Amino acid sequence: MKPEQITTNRVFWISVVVATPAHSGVGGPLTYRSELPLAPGQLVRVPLGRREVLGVVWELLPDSGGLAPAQAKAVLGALEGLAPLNPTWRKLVAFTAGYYQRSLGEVALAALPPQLRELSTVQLARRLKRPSADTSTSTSLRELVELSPEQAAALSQLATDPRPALLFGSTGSGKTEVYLRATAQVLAEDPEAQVLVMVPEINLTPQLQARFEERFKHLGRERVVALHSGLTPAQRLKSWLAAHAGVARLVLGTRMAVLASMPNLRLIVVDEEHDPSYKQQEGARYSARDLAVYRARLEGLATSEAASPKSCSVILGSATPSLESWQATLVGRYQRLTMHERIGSADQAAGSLPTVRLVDMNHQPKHCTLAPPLLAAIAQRIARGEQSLIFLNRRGYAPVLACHDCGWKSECPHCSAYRVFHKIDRTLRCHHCGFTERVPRACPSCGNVDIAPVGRGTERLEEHLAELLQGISRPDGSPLVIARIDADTTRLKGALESQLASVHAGEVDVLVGTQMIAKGHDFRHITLVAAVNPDGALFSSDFRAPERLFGLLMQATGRAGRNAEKGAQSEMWVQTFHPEHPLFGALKQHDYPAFAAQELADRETAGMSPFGFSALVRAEARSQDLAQGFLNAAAAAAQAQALPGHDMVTPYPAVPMTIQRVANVERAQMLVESSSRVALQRFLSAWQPVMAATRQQAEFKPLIRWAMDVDPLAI
DNA sequence: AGCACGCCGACT
DNA sequence: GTCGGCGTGCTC
Repeated sequence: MKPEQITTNRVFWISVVVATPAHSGVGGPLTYRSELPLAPGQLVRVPLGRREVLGVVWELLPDSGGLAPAQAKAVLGALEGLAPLNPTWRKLVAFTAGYYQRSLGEVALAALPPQLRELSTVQLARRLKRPSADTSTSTSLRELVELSPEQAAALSQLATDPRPALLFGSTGSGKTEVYLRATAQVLAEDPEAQVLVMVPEINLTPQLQARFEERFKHLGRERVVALHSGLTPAQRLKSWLAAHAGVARLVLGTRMAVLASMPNLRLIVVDEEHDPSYKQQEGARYSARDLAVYRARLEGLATSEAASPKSCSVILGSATPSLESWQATLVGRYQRLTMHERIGSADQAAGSLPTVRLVDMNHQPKHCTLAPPLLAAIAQRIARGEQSLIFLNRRGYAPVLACHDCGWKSECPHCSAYRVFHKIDRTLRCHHCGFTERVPRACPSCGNVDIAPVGRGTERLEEHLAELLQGISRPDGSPLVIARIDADTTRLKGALESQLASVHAGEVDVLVGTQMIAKGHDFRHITLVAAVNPDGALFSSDFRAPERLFGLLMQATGRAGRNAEKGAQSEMWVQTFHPEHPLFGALKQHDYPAFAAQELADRETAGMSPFGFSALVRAEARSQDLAQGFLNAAAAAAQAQALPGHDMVTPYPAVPMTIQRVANVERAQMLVESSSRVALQRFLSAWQPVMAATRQQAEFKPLIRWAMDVDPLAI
């Protein structure tokens, strides 16, 4: 019997969200017809143009709305066996789409595992049927280490104060143990409860996952899942399904996990909450940290109507919090839980932080990369059999290759940027569009064979160090080993792990690298950390650069001397032309609050976050004039129409982006500021259709795309 | 975003 | 003569 023979004539109207971007003209939900009653939150396959796509049922409609009934197409089918996404999830998606100015469908579909889009109903049914959760509960709870007084205090505070918590504690102060205990508490109280733990980088998930798995293995292996972009599509689907079904009690993930479906979410932990990678940098540019705070509130509200009211807590952890979170604790919006101590050793020396040494580069030989005193200190460590770690935030050999005769420079033909000289494979690589060429033998412009690298990247620093340290040997007389870790040496899967392992094993004396080695890795034998050239961040146009530098340097000091006996002699060296800068003063004292106070005062004067709010509108076109012209025209239209909130919002003229051209596309941006988050929000929402209308004007037809970035990381 | 339609340059 | 470049328009 064919399905249509058993269906009634009854027709249901529903709105469905599909993955169409906000700038496409069909940003909102689309109206479909269904023969079967469907529930909001259900996943459905629907026809869209000539394609068949996955959508989420958003609302049940009384009729076809404004749409002529004949224009509505019929839903092709629902993904059976999958519980509808709950109202809280849908509210979270709606908020995210509204706040970050994207379409509902873009946010909703991006939050689902990609494989769900390809799976047929039959395949899905098979996945769902698969035997889940070995419920083997090994009851052997391991003896737990005793908590420090600060940890105990933090936990009891967490249990009583419902506000979002900022767990402020340096590397080694035992934040992770607090996360673990808080998680255990929540899971023990409610047999259904789920916990979400987020970390900034995929690199950091395996370590944390191991620790959480070990602690919660009594729940059964399937109860702890990971959710990040490093998983295979099948693993990601599996984890997502486990979270959605409530089988997974603990989800560990990167920023994408904040939008995972977790019907019984009771605690969210955001580790290293200041980390910029919580801000998504393409598609819907949301801040996973901010959404975590919002989601926790939403989860609490959603269940307060239920018989037994439940709440969801949120813990943000950092040694150098974002100024936004810090300010929130100052005004009492968040509670602050402080942990000063370095734990893990009874030894007094272990508690002391490394000495910070500033090298005034004004008093060093001209153009030297490494100041002689620093070099001597490194040599001394090698002789003592200790390790050193040298930071330089620039990979490659030299940032630019130049001809001294005619002034030719290694510009990228497709971007307004220089291509970086990579000596190892003798290539010029554009770090923006990836365009790569062999290094020319002679200057392509004048034929001069004398073309030379200018400036220094990690690759060249490594080479330079090898020359400078020639003749220095280890205590046992064996030759020293210099290693480098950056995006180029860790491209292969597993490369980072094996390189880190050799550092841990003591095979390496000097480690050169970019900031990727500052994060999360605990190097016990390193007693010297040096930042070679951090000055760029002091006077950057990027207003968050000082904050990031301070965080990076603090984190780096945390790398040094976690070994008990060496702690007292550990040193952090900073080479700078501005040793009097207050940032370094605070760093010397390891005093984040002092740094924050001074930085917040600056921000307040300038009306910047967290005292003011901003958004960037970006446009891309074949010509810079067109991109800027579009933005300026759209701003003029907004002003002319007196959009809601316009009187409290300041749009600035469009300017080229810092990297003006990437892969032959010209990019422009416009800054929009307001002292009121609400006014900015209302203005942007109203502006969206005005932008779409501006785009329809004949002169702006060739525009490629435009998009908004709310609460941008950098301007 | 996809995807198709449509109109102009160098190739089997 | 076609293959294919991407400009333009549409998706309930």
